[in-house]
Amino acid sequence: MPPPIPRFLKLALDTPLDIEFDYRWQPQWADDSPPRIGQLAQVPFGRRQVVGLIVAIHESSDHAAEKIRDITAIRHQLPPLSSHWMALSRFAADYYQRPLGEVALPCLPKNLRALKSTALDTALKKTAATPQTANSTATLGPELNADQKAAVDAISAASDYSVTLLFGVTGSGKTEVYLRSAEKVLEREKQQGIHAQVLMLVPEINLTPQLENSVRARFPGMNVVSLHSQLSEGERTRSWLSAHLGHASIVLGTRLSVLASMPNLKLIIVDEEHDPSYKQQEGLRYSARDLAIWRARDLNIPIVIGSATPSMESWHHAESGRYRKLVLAQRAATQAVLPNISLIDMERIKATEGLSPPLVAALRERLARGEQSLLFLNRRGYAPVVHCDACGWISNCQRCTAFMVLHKPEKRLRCHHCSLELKIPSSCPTCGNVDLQPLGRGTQRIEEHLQVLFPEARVLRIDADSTRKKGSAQAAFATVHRGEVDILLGTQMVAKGHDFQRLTLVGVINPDTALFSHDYRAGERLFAQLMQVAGRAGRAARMSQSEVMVQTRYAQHPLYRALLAHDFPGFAAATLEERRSAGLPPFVFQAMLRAESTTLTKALEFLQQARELLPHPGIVINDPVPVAMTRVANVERAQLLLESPARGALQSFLKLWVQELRKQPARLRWTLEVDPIDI
DNA sequence: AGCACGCCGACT
DNA sequence: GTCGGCGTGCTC
Repeated sequence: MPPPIPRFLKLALDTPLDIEFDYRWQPQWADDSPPRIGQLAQVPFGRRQVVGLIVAIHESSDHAAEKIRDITAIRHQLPPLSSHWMALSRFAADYYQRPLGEVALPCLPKNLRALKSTALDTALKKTAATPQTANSTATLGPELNADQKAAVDAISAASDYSVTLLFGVTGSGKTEVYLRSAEKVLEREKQQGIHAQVLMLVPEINLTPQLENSVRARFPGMNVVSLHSQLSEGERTRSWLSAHLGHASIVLGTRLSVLASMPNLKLIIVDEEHDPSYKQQEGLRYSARDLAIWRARDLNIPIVIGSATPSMESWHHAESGRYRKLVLAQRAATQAVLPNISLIDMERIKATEGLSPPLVAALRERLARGEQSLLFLNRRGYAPVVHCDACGWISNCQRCTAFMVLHKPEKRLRCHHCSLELKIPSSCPTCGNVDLQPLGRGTQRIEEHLQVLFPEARVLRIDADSTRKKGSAQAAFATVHRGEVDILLGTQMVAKGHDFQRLTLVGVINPDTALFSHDYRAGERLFAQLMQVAGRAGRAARMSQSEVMVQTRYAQHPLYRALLAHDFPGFAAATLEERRSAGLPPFVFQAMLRAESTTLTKALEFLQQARELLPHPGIVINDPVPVAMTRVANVERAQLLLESPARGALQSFLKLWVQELRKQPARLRWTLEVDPIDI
């Protein structure tokens, strides 16, 4: 008998080191199964044991033999991750300039990475006990209109790669197109004897249970699982395994589910593709939409991205023919019509406590008719600043470049950027003046005024403050749905997802600040938000014509003109033209290096040195600048913007640059973001 | 990132 | 005399 040949395995481990580690494997017994790429293995690492991912298997190693340690165990009970999944995590790691191990391992449920595999084994047993359901047909959904039918046919016609941008106003029945397309694809694959899988991404956690229920109702008996950050570890493990083992037919989830392992994935759907929550804003700063498109291309399967207000990137690709654009022009409920949008010119009309007479009159009409109204103000608290008229003192946060916000019911000043909280001072801290003034208006102040204006009305405020307790947001929305609320008032929390059947008036209180933001995407976001909140009105067929009233001092602004006409294409064309002439995305590619330090000087100096580290032909590296909100929780922040017309050139430079930056002594915290969305 | 080792101040 | 501060250094 020849001695057994030891094998050398390369493992990706969850460390910030951009290295793959070599380990030795030899069978202990003759019947030991050999390791395979994509399996998880437990290994000694320094003083501890960790679980890593096998990324390569070799007969030899370049590393000194005496330094190489033996594998502790291989998780044979778990089928290996597919080469597609490995390629996906490799791509994400390369593109976003992070080590593979930091991408591939943290996205697996903790139970898979645990040293004890008992939880994994239990979950595997449970998952195996509820396998896929073989033949379940969908229940009949609502009848489709012509646009919807055409969209479903186009999406499900071919099984190879294509990107479809489904452009349809709120209420045009995009969800029904997704469900019908999923059904058709699953059915078609079943004819081939394949138990196919569909991945459906949605932006927000609080929408997932609602959507999950309606999907389950449409596909009874079918294995539908959801994946989002609110799941318990046990639930997450079971859902993930169900997807990984190919049992789940439909995986419904937030951005993190774009990294789910799905061996029989045949269709990807990204709902509200423009939504900023698809962009992870810490750790691996990925765009779930972009990774979803990469995945579809790698698997050669179709992907549908849908929105009433697509991102400029997607719209640009649709206009240039790279993506196919399908339009849903009608609202799905046949009698439901688009709400009538009007502007209230606040330059001419005087408001009392933030509410203009026409808006107040419209509220009064709704109250008289027993219909609901929604007021949208994206500013929580009572007043954003407190001010002393006598000496000019203003409620600055001591730790941030921000004001402390007055929260009247709680009798506190709060900084919305750090955890700092103070009692409301009874007099001015500098001059002793007892008459401190709240400046500006937040939701609490509007709520107070509404109660004075309409003492008989049932007013409900929904914002991050009123829904702090777990489940309270759900409960609040339920009271609205039961018709126990006359006027609903809230921040962006109320703009998404909910169909309020009795709602016929939407009032937008102060949207103008976004028009003058330093962030060039603020206009795009405002348009999307206004369309979304406008879409809350008139969802029900039986109601009268519903109205959206927008209070603005800039009634002639092109953004509002486009909004009045429900003209997203016009808005997008103008925005893209501006972007093109200003040299902004999607016409250039960007990356942002950010530095944090105790002093701004140190952060700026670090960035200046980083800028001069390497030659960078074809790439513009701008001057280091403080970020808009320079100080947060006593940390000073600065940033350095890189731009290039060529994505490939930027990518190659970033790779070398990050390698150099990692070699520098770690004097401060820095992060690199590729395709940043907050400038 | 962990988790060590390694030299200087306040405590049983 | 020890406990413990967080500064550098390593992890196949």
